[in-house]
Amino acid sequence: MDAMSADPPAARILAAIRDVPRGAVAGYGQIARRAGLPGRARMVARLLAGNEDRSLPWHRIVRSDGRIAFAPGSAGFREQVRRLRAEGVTVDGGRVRMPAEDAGRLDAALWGPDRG
DNA sequence: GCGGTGACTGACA
DNA sequence: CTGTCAGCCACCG
Repeated sequence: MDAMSADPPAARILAAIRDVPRGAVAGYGQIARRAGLPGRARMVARLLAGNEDRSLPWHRIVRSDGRIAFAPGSAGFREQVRRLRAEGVTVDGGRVRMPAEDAGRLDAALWGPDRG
């Protein structure tokens, strides 16, 4: 067995996460779907939980409703909010504030106007 | 095989 | 708006 090759699913998920541009955010399910793994949102979460890659923009991944996945007040929570704000993302009440127009436009700009 | 747990999601009250 | 519930997938003891 080769030790230099990673699991295709995980690799696709990580790739999808890296594709999220600075100043933007994406949902767990959105990333999973983009990786060709619909319904695997929890798998994305598990990957991020065990991730050690510093270059990975993990802070750009939020829940489907725009809320931070970490518990409010926790270290991870504060860190994520800090990083997002540093990229110009508006975070209010532990939730990412984003105009619906930009949200839809962003999704289309990144991965195509399909889906609806 | 089984029940519990988690950086989840959608539907419903 | 909030809270509850069922469904979901991957991992662990």
